[in-house]
Amino acid sequence: MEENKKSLNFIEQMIEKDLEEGRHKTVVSRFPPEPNGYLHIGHAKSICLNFGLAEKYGGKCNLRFDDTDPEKEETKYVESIKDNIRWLGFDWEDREYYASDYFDQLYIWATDLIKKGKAYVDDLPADAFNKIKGTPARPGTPSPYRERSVEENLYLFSRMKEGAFEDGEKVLRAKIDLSSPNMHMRDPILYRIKHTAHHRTGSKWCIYPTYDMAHGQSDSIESITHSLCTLEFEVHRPLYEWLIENLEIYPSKQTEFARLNLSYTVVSKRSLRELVELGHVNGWDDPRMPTISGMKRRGFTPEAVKKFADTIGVARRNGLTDVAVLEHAVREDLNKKANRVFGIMNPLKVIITNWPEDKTEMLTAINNPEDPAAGTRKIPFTQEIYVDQGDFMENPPSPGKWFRLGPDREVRLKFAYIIKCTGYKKAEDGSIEELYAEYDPETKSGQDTGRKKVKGTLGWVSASYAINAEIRMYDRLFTTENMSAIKDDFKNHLNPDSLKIISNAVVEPSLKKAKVGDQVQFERIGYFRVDEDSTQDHLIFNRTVTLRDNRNK
RNA sequence: UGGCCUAUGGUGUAACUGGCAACACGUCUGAUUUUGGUUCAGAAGAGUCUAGGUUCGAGCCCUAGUAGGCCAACCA
Repeated sequence: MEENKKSLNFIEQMIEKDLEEGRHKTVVSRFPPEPNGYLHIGHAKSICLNFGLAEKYGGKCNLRFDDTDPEKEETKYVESIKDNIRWLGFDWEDREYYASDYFDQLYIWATDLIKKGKAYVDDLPADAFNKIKGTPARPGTPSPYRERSVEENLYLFSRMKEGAFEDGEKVLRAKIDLSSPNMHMRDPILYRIKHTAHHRTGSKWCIYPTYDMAHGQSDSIESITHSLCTLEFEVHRPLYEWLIENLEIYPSKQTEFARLNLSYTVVSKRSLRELVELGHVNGWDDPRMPTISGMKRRGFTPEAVKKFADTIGVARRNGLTDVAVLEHAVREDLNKKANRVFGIMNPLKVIITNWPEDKTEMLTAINNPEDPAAGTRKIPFTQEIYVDQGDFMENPPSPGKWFRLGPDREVRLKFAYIIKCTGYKKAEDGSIEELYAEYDPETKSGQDTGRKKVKGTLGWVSASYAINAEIRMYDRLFTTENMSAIKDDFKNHLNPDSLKIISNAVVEPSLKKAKVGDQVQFERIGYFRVDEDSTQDHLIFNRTVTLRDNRNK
């Protein structure tokens, strides 16, 4: 019997091999954000990877803040990062760690390296060292301070810690190899002086470990079995391993994978920050932002994001993922979950001339054809209703290509009756002002005698019961597919139509009780989410994504 | 320029690690449909960057080349 086992990605293959060969009994991974900004879709990929792997193999995934640069890090980011991970549905239980928790240990390890003659205090200013450091093609030359005695190094390093020196006056360097073709092995900095308060340790320290000094050691302290990071850290791996070896500590293993690139999207903290600060978007949680909070507000669901992460997989080659994959993931999820309702973006009044002026009939509407448990609701039908302006054409093409309204054309009003357009009124500017129609009493939804078949079905809203709503139509933020290939300023590629606000839309009365966060499908239009700006008497919907549209041919 | 990494339909990933390339998205057909949605059935589309080599046999191994990515921050 063949079971179609889903194929494994290269990391899963490595893990299963490690497990089989007894190198590890379980998986301990970690998600290590630096609390200096907000999480985005790229982080989501990493979160799903790290937590997902731990889940799959019955292991654990820690949350560890990589907070070794007090100049950039803040507590507010810590909170938002935790919120985002929780929203995605992952739980780090009590394993919330901080690299700064390990500062004491890290300091001891630094002195251990000094004692082994593997680290030294260097007085050379940054630019001076960089000058003698050489280039990838040309070896560097040693700093004049490279051969200081262990005692002197130990003394100087302790003086650094005590605050005897100014920022930048001295650094602690690993003593490795000035001629290595890997620049990270040319006596990399382990500790630097920063008289800056840290968001967690306050003013306890004025020297801080660098990423290289802190990251692998933190992994080791937490007994991380598989330390996953993005490709650009590949060149750090020899240093990662050098430190573990020379410190003789638990050998966590670093494995790199390709970061996410999304079409029509920019995913870098720097660029996203610029968009916010220059006001191109309304904050980090603007629904157009690829930040987790932005996507949440837009209407993406955790399930969709996880499904997305799952489908794109993980590999070691840099590519460009089509946003269509993300959009497909939300549609798939929302199709099952979102109730259908009627909303008219650009209302066009239709007067049903043979319907009594004061009559209201309550009709039954199905909430979600994909989910019978979602039940039904009642919607009022009256003489005057709204359909969308886009659903009428004065001179429509043949009925085979145009299923909607036109002079003498018939359509079904969903859950109601079939109507025939008997006339229309034009405004002076040529626009269509209102439509006149006649309904066929024998075509009531559910009780249709079946003598009539129409191809088109329209959504509608009773004019007397309609609720006004603001609809925010979001579209991609950029017009260029591959934003990582552009050479000019990325802001030149902004999509001027990434947000179109429709302030005079009408929606069906059942939406009166809509709450922030509710997600619906406006039939034939797309999926929408009630925005946090929404109030009791001013409903605001964000368009998450349009419906798939096959009307090309 | 020195080194490291990568190279499979339009896009993202597979190929039990040598046995004539699969899945998803997208595209196109048709059916169903009281959403031009969903669902269903089907199609087109790569011979695996190039050139050698090893082998009975290579997308998987070797060599060279080409292309792309990464590295010369007291950022992570």
